[in-house]
Amino acid sequence: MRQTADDWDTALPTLEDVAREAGVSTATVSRCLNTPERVLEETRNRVMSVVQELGYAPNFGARALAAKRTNTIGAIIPTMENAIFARGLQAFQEELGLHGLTLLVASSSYRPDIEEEQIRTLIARGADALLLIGHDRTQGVYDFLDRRGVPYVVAWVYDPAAPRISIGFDNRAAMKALANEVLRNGHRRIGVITAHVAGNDRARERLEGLKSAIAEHGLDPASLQVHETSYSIENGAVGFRAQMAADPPPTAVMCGNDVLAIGALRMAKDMGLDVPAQVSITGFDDIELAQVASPALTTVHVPHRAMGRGAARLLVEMLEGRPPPQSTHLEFNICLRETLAPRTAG
Amino acid sequence: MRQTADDWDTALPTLEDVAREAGVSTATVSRCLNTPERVLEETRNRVMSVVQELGYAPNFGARALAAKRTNTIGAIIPTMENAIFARGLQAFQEELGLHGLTLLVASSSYRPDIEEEQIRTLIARGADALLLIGHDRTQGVYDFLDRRGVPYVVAWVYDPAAPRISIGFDNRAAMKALANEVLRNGHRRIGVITAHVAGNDRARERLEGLKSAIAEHGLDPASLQVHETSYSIENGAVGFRAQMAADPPPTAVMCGNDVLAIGALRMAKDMGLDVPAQVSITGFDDIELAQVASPALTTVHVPHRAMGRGAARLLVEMLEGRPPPQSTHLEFNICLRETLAPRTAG
DNA sequence: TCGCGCAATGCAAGCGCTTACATCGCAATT
DNA sequence: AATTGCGATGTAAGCGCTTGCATTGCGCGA
Repeated sequence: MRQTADDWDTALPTLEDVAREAGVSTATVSRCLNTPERVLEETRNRVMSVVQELGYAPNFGARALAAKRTNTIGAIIPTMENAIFARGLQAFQEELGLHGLTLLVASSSYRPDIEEEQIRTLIARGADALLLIGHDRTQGVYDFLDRRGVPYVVAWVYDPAAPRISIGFDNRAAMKALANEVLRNGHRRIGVITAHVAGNDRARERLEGLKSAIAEHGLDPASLQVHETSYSIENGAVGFRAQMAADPPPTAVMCGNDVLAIGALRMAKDMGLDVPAQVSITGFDDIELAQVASPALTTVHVPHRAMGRGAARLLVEMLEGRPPPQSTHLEFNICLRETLAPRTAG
Repeated sequence: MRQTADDWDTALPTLEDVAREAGVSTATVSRCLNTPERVLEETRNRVMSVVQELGYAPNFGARALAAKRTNTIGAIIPTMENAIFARGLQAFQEELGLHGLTLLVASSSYRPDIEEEQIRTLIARGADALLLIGHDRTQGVYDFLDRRGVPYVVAWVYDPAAPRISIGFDNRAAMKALANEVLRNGHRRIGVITAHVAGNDRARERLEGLKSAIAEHGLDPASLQVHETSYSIENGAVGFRAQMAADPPPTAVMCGNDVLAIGALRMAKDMGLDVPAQVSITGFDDIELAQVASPALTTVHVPHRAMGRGAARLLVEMLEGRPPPQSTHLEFNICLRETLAPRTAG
């Protein structure tokens, strides 16, 4: 039995060991650790020094079981490889850290089935709350979360009509604003390279915004050449080539994000096309690549860090049991750089 | 009392609820979930259908407490914002997922004190094992980990002499190889922009490799202009300007990573300097930016994904209690692109 | 036919902590 | 001086699950 052991015993010290050594009850030790202000300073000092001496650290499982919380927050993002999510996640984690919370991460590769599985996994791993990207998912997932009373916020989108707390910007308005710039530059044949819109409301909203801008300029949205693919530089390049194969080719190609746009840019260069003199290209997100690319990419700047930080704050509020916070609306920003120019001949 | 409840009761179902409903003991339900092959198929089917029906999901804390493991792996990386770590982490997480493990993440912002705190935090959050970047940390940290019997692997470095299991490449040899290319191009006045080397063995090794190449070419390593800063595009730009302010200025500037190099490249452009005609620039890592930059960056390619995946595999082996695996050595690759050219006048 | 071994299942003891409630002692109040 | 109130601390009941060991029942060999 452990009780008889002298310091020989290799097992990790428990609360009880500390209590015995300090001559107090386990309750007092627990209080020293969790609500120090409720313990006499003298007692606390004695206990803490024993904690030090023994190298005691609380057992996670036991704590989670007894306290019914893990102080762990889950996040399911499409991928960490896109700088926008990495950056948002970094800010999210930093803010969580400020509140004593730790981040549990999973990525879905933009696949709804994997995402659902990951959501269940993170909950099974004890996440107290969740960060989700976008609204698109089955009702079953939301029911599951609600049933279990798990708080969550939806980020990267803002839709006041949605019955969920969210933080983000208006993807539709952003793309519409960018499209208006393109149209103002005289472009009428516009190609689009977008992510698959199924299960991706951000992509869908952007496309909608584009169509609506076009419609308002008296053009037929159906005339839009839409190339649907998945996010990668390579796919951006392939998509661009496909777009330019049309006859006549578009005079501007708008991409669903910067990664695709960078691929398009590279392909344009490979094809010997002058950007923006012969063809304009736009992106979305404003990742570092966008500024560094040459010519620098015209795109829309999205407040990734602010979204991550804000999402963390919302979650913290919800966990503290305060009245449910409001969804937060953030601003985007059109970045006119060098890849958009007035239509010339074509 | 829960017992009397009909489905009205809002509390989550427990193992006991399932057991009662299925007419078996809790032990059997537990076995159905954890070691299904030890339960008669008929029984198992009955139990599983009750599990479905009730929407039962095991309580994480209880499970962790009883089983003494959480199936959660912690990773502490300098930052998620650098694509190299994001990519490695993504691969790491994917591989973990294959083995039913979940990822717990923290970032240290390259600060040893924060890193140590994060290590303790992740352990307190129940991480079964840890992924660490680089060897540099206090003995106290390693003692702590060993005391608690937590397996860990050190990644991003490979040093067969180190008394720890690691997976990575030889930073020193890589930088040395790149420096040899620079020297072969006739450069003799070389500037260096590096990350702070304190607490960062990767940076230190790279610098050492560079010095050793220089020494082998009969030059004095002390003559090297070293600019130490922290990783960011902006700092790369500032560092480059500082380097070029020397009289005479270097004919080649070697950067500790691609992020710094991109900054240097931008500054060169701003200063009206032609790269590589007037000054050569090199990076390290081979992130996407490197290929997309213009001119494309000469750098060394590091197998980030392979490191992440490999690290996960090592950890899995260790967790399964097999004999401690060997450290793994991966290859780097010099990528000669467009920013390195023979020294001209200067 | 009887006993044995083994597979399937049940029993129940924790795992280490938190926390509601009980207890104690002391200072302030009457 | 007796009573009350309150802050500090102790007592002990779980939290929901895993798992070593006990029990049961069945097929098989002798």
